[in-house]
Amino acid sequence: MTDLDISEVAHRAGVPASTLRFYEEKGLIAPTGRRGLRRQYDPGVLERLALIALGRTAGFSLDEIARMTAPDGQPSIDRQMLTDRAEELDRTIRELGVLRDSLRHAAACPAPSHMECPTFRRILKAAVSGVVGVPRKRASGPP
Amino acid sequence: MTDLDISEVAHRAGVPASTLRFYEEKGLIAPTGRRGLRRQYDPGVLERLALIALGRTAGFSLDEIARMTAPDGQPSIDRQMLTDRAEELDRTIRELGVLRDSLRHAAACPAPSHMECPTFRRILKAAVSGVVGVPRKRASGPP
DNA sequence: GTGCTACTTCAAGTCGACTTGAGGTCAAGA
DNA sequence: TCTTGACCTCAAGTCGACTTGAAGTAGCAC
Repeated sequence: MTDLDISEVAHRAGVPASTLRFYEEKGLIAPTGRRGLRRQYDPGVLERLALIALGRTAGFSLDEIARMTAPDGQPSIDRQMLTDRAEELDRTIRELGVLRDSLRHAAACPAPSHMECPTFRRILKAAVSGVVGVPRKRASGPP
Repeated sequence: MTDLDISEVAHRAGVPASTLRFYEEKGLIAPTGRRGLRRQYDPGVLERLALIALGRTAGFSLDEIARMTAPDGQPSIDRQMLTDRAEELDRTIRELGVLRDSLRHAAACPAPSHMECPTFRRILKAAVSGVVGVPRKRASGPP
């Protein structure tokens, strides 16, 4: 068998082993067995972890991902849900685009205070009447 | 004076009063005074709240926002930080774009299981070797 | 056979951003 | 004047996604 040790999976997937155990508890992944105490995984788990990461990036919760992917591991995703989420993503993307440009402007803006810059205030005005869903960022800095 | 009652601010900004109190505790906003016990706010607080919302959307934490905006309320944002964040946003935007397209594809894909669709697997493969920062979505559905 | 070390379990802790609950106060309307 | 109800404070709770810590165990090198 070409099963992978948990540490191997952790390394390749770029997540700590504790996360794999956590995902297992949540029913998201499962080891094929144990070597002694140690979990062994089918290499396919990497794909599954990628799917989970993808789902998380798309804004799905772990529970949603668990629900979307059948018990046997085949994604049986509700197509309407996907379409809805794509729409949402599209909105988010547009918002973030405006935001990125705003940040760039703010960084380059010569006004002593951003509040005195008409462009910044305009952006703010647009934001005040538009932003509803606020995406969060995962901590990505050093531990 | 044309100061606004906390309920008025909450209503206009679309946030519960508890959030305003919480933001005050964090040093993000401040009432101009009280009418009896009730907080009164300068209308400018709405702009400030918009700035906070904007910052949150951009992925800044409340603490970062508090640090970025001077005690007197003038944003004195570190320009390098802004540029960095704009870069980050740009990456996120591109990722989300791929993701949106993937979701649309998955929704339309005729394959019985997404895992059997070459396109889906290709996307997954791209995701497995690229995704690092995972943006979170604020719960936006019904309570 | 003996260590070392990386794994194991399980409970509890953390983090950010709020929300909720209990008990209190006060401005305004009947 | 009295009631009402929206505000007040402060502590504690919640939620999602993990992480951490203590105590135990087994595969591998020697």
